[in-house]
Amino acid sequence: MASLGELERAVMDRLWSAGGALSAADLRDGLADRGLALTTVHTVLTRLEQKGFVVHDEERPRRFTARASREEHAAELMREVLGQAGNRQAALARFVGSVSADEVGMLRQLLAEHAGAGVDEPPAG
Amino acid sequence: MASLGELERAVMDRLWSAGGALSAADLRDGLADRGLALTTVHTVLTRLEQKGFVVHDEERPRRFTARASREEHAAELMREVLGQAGNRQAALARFVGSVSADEVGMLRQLLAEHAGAGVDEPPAG
DNA sequence: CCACTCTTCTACGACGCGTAGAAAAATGCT
DNA sequence: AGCATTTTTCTACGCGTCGTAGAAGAGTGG
Repeated sequence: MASLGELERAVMDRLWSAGGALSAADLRDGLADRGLALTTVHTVLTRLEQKGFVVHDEERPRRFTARASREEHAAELMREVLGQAGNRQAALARFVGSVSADEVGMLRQLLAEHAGAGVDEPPAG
Repeated sequence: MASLGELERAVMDRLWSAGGALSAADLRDGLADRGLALTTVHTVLTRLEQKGFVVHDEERPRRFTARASREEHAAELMREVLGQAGNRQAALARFVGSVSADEVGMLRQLLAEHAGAGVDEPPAG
């Protein structure tokens, strides 16, 4: 997955926070502290769209939306990183062993709720 | 955390697979298909060291080692990504909901084993 | 048709990365 | 010690990406 530059990230943050479609002008105003030209925002949006992080509304063509929520995006990245780890079990072990107790609790709860396929099966070789 | 370029990644892969310290010449030979000059490998190693992914042996100064194992590295990245997600619980939920059944099984087992342990990390290899 | 807005095209400077030559420093052989 | 070989450092170039934006084309309201 392509990664994000500084401004690209800032734009994505705005789009994620907005929770809906935004126009380039909206973005420029939201990022007013940067004093960006409208075309700059457009360029960034176009690049973001090429990279697949943003889609523009079919109905209202001047509106852009994040393709995935901030959390979906994070989950995708986490999966991608895990996929690159040679030994996924070892990587997950390191991960579980290093996140906060808080997050371990969240994981426990999520796994309990997740009960579906192979609930209490030990992982097959 | 800085990200890795194509060759940087290949070098890290070699270092991870080697499981021990390698010299620049070793790396060049291992990557012989690329036909790299020794200095190229050195430059990459130096940049990798600046980024903190590689350390060179104090005793034998021509030997380089990956600072963290492939799996530790993956776990670090996963933590970093999780940290950037606004709502960690939602991000973890997406993650758990999207990994394979295999991996869910691994997580269950790891969390079970993790039960007694506090927030201590396992000793790094 | 005009003024204004939105979009597309093009470009430039900075920086990262792949790449490596030149030179300096270390090592080793005789 | 002196010379050859290896190792390390310094410097640099070309290309792609990213932040940045002007110019121009296209659409819209009056």
